[in-house]
Amino acid sequence: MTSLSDEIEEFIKRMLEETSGRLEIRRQRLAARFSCAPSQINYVLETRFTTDRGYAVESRRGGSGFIRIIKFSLGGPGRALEFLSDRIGDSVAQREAQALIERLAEDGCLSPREAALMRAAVDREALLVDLPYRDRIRASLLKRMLVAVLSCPPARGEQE
Amino acid sequence: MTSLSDEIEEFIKRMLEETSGRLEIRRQRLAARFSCAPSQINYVLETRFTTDRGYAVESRRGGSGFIRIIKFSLGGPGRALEFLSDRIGDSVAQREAQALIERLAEDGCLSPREAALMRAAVDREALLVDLPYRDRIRASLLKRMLVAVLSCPPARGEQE
DNA sequence: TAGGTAAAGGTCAGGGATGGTCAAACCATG
DNA sequence: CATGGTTTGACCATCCCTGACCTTTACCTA
Repeated sequence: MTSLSDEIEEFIKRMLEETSGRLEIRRQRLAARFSCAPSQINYVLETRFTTDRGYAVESRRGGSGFIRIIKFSLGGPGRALEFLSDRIGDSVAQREAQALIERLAEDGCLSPREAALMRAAVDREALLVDLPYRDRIRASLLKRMLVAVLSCPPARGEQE
Repeated sequence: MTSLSDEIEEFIKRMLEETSGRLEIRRQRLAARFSCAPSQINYVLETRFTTDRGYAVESRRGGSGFIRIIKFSLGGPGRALEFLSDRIGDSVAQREAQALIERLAEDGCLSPREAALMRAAVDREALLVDLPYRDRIRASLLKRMLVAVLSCPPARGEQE
């Protein structure tokens, strides 16, 4: 069930944790380690280490080239709210919504239960209506839920 | 008479018991095992593994795709969930929803943040559509959020 | 300094492998 | 024989992975 891309993603994330969010790799070396085409690495980076998910990827070609991966933190609930309200427009696809929720959870702005709750709410099955209205309702819900939860003090012993 | 769908249902449920409520399958493999069309599997999932019955189904397409089936324990805090999913019909007014959330919060089944989150979600302003659809969406949201949150273990130092 | 070369990484289209959807056919039951 | 749950097949959407070809950079050599 777990694809090569998933494995590479996990590998990179583990490395990132050990290096406190900043990492430089050689594309070819990594590809060799997983016995795959070098472009596979790009695929993984493009699909899993996107800006939405809080990563920045830079690179340099040529001799002594590299790929640098940086994980950004949202910097606490206050900033998160500010950041997110800019990003969410009048319409949001399920994928985007889930990426945002995932990121907030990883950053400790949401408890696992809060994240589960929000994931359930933005699921297309829950919204019952067709596009394009569904995406509008999702955007509305997401914004309101975020404001509600992020401006409410976390329970003791939770997020920080 | 037991239909093929019934057999597949039984099979999946047995598997779920052996794997403590979480299971990943290949649609094609399962279809092959029962010598039926792959879409038969979807039919079984749609008709028998619904949210109302306490199941969640996720999936991924493409290479190394899968279908994941999760069984929620309906015997959460005070067996509230079992009671509630019966009690919430296809349509719920904002007033009822809020009363329900309030009640759960007072009973300690929901943290203040979780309650705030849910209140925001069932607010008529958030749902954007007119009656009677609004009340339907609210019912759907409410049930799904409750299943999600109540079958997720509470954080330490929270609810009890 | 100019030019060449080797050594990175980037792009993109395409093929294969899954699962999803939907309408029509099928069939058991009252 | 009407109804509603089953079952199927045709067609669609998504995801993974690769290989051929392109661009950029460092460094060496004349």
